Amino acid sequence: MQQRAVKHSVILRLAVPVPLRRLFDYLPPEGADTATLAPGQRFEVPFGGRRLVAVLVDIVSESPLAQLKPALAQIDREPLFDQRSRDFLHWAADYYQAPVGEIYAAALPAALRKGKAADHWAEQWLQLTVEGKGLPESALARAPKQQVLLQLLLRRGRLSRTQLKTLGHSTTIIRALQERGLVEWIAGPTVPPPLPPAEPTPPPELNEEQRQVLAAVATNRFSATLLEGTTGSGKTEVYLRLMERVLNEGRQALLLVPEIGLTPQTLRRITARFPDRSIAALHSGLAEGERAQAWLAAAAGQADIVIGTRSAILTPLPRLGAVIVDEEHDGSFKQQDGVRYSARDLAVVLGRNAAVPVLLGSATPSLESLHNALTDRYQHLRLRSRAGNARPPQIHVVPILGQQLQEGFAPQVLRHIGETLARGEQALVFINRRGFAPALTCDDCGWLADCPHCSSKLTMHRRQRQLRCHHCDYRRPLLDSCPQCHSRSLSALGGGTERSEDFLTHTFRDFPVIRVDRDTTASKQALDRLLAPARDGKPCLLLGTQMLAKGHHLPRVTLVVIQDADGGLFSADFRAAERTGQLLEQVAGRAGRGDLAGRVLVQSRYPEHPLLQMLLEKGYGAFARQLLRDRAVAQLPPLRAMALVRAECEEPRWAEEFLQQARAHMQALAPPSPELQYLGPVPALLERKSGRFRFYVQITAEKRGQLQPLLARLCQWAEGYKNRRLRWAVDMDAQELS
DNA sequence: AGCACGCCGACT
DNA sequence: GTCGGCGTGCTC
Repeated sequence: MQQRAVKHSVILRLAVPVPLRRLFDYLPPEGADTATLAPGQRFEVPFGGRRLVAVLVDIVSESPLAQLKPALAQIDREPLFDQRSRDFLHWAADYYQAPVGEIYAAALPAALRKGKAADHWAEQWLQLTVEGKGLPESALARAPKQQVLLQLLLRRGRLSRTQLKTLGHSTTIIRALQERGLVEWIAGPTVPPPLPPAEPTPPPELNEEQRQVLAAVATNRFSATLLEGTTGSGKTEVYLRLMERVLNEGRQALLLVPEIGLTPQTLRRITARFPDRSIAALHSGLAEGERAQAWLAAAAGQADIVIGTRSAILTPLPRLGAVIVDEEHDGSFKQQDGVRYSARDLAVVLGRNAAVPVLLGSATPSLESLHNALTDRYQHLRLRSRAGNARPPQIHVVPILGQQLQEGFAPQVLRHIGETLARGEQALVFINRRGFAPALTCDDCGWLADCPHCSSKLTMHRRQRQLRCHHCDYRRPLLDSCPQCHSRSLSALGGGTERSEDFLTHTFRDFPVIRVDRDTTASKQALDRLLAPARDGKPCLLLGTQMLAKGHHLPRVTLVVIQDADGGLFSADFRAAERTGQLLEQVAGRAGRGDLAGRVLVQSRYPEHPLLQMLLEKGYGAFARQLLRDRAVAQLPPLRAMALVRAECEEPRWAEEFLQQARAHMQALAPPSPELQYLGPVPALLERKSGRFRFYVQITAEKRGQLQPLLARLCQWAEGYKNRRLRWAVDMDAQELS
């Protein structure tokens, strides 16, 4: 069909949230004042029979289309995304082969994505005038109510109208202070209400290593730094000092944390350190409105500190001064569906664009970051000494092959737990499997309970009397007889946290057993509450999954037991060993953080396995370097760039056929060579999930620049692919082969 | 993705 | 007679 380009004075080029890799042109809304138009504003647009919220990307005067529809409404007066943020998001869309509209949608909090007005959250703030700030806390002794408010403002900086209302300060009192010229109202987006009041904490003394690290990170230019610091070596203090410097320069600090890392404890520590700064926390636990408030405060440059999980990297930060990624190796920084970006990798890109330092911290760096550090792309700094008198824990392997185990525990391990508790200390047992048992079988006919939608076994949850699939939402009541042969003799195979909890509670009946996993810990607050007795220092036995591995300061834990270290040693996923090593090291780091010596017992069927030996004897650093050598030999990331083209479908042949064609298509553009290699289609590690069969083609390249044009062409082709029941996706720098 | 439009089977 | 199944075309 022939189309003539049309000329208009003003055409809006918009990023519409649809999975199409192009922009859409519209005329300005009826009666709009074109002088107020600016990229970064949201518009409501008619789009194929529905109304969508799109972001203005460009204003042009010509469109390739003959007929344009006018947008329905301009939502924002002021742009939500500044130029740098837009450039960054477009770069990300390009790199991850994602539709621009979907990147903008991922960057926006739900309320704004749906088109809610931004000024909906504008709020009035009460703050002290210069004169007010000069008063001592003892001033206004004759007006006690005014004095209380004055003291509060002296301590907290400013308070919103909502906060003042909650705290019960009447408008009369406020007006009285206002008439004295001590306080004033300012307008601004709302920062979430403060956490339970925190006592300001004075910064601790830095040690020599910490000083060196801080001296090596300049705040006036881009640098990427891997900060490798063992548990308890004071990484957080380095983060806080870097943030302090940035704040003193009048800029914003962005701190990215793993999904389960944003605990009230973490937030409290930061508010206690910066009591007069506005802090915006962005995480999934917030209500829609709260999240929009925090986001707007960040995007307007009003929040000084922004702490968030993965998606916080997409938030515009007009005064950005530094990006810190804590636990940079954590898998939750990579989005696993939709736009499959890595917040850690994007942090480095953002830092470069904004000319600010990026600090990646971990006790167990990812091989990606370690490789960048070893090849001088990143600065490599270390913190070796543990704070205080704490000494590194002693690690022992307990061979369990041929041992008489009790519910998965070797007798000597149980003895050690008993002795630890008897001494009045705490023990931590790590089991990387939740539920009662990972499988249920019939003793007579061998039937196994498996998921009707996935290629996996159902996990038995005895407390809830349920069988559950851990890959989809399938649940069914627990059976008491075999559906195949009706035998009543069913056995739970293997063990998870629930089973161990029963056993350990029974065995150590004089001590509390605290189980921490997704089933006992519905919220972050619940976790905090659950761990409260442990923080009190009373002898107890902690038991749980990886939720226990991260960040909680538990100084009375002197014994850590890792029930099964073998999981990742023989996996088909080439990253499994890396993840196991990180997990073991993190868990082991829980032992002996106070002045008590720690001991770690690692149960294994293969105590001689070279990787396990390397990890336990030489530590994570040597282990990771060995893995890097293995990856070089196997031509795998991070020594090569890798992308997956994924496809899933209820009909497995269709997914395979799509991928075969995809591979042929790419090979026609760029034939296989030592620089560019293809593999597949192969089934994903979890071949069927939620009723769909999953396959992928893997492409590895010597340089990532070789992948980009190839994948761009592939997406063009795939967008025209006719099979509607098939889902496909490009996963650049894929982290999971599952 | 999601919503129209279109063409074939069992229901008030 | 129509309500509704899902194949396919398109979205400025």
